[in-house]
Amino acid sequence: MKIATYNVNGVNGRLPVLLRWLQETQPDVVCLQELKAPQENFPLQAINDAGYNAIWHGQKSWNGVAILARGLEIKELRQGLPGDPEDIQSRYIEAVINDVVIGCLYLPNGNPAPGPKFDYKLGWFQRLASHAAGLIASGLPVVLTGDYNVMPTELDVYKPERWLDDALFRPETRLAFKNLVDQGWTDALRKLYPDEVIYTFFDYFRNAYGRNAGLRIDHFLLSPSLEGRLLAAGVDRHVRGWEKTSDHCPVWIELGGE
DNA sequence: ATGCCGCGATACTCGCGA
Repeated sequence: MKIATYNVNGVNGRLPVLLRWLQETQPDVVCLQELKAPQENFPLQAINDAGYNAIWHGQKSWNGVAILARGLEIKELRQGLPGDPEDIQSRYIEAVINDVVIGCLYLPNGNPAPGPKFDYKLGWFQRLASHAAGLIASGLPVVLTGDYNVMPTELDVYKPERWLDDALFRPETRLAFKNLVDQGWTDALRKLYPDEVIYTFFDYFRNAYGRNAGLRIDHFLLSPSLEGRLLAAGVDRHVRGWEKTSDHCPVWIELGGE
């Protein structure tokens, strides 16, 4: 089963790019972030025509997450993380597909830091960790994937010294990610490529893609029962070079049978 | 060192992303 994550940065604005990439790579499951579309403006017909079922949690202007599946039933488990009924931002959606729990997340950016946005990021991280602990305890096979807005280590930043005070790289953020992983999760890309420079995001300006000035912020965390099923993983870097493309690259993993 | 770019909202500019 091939599972991908892709922060599309506007599902309608990027629709031609999304459809081209789906046609080219045909993942079984796709987690999307930053739909930037209200619930009623999700391009379901085009997604269906491309061969995918979908569930999504939209929001006007910002955020928004979706899970797509090709010829597989999607059983939705939840929209939003538990723990804060006041939180109205669409950043989490979860489903069972092929007996695997798929959590699709868009963790808050958190800049400027410090400040209320950074506090929101750390609070959201805490709620994610609480929920993730429950998923681990369930013993089910779980994939937690999406845009974490965290560079876990210096290897994941083209110029770490420039990012020390940034909400994506501050010590508090890296510690929150480490604490989450230490529950027993496996960072899939790092497990297969422990020492390689891997980027999933390139800024639009200063020719970041051309200069390979990237960040690794889109991640796959695998529950213990899935670690042994990880066959392959990668980044579809070339998609970042397309016209009208997102600033993120699609990232994917391949899982074998039980 | 810096949203320099790009998008959406309902604009003629701003908030936001990372």
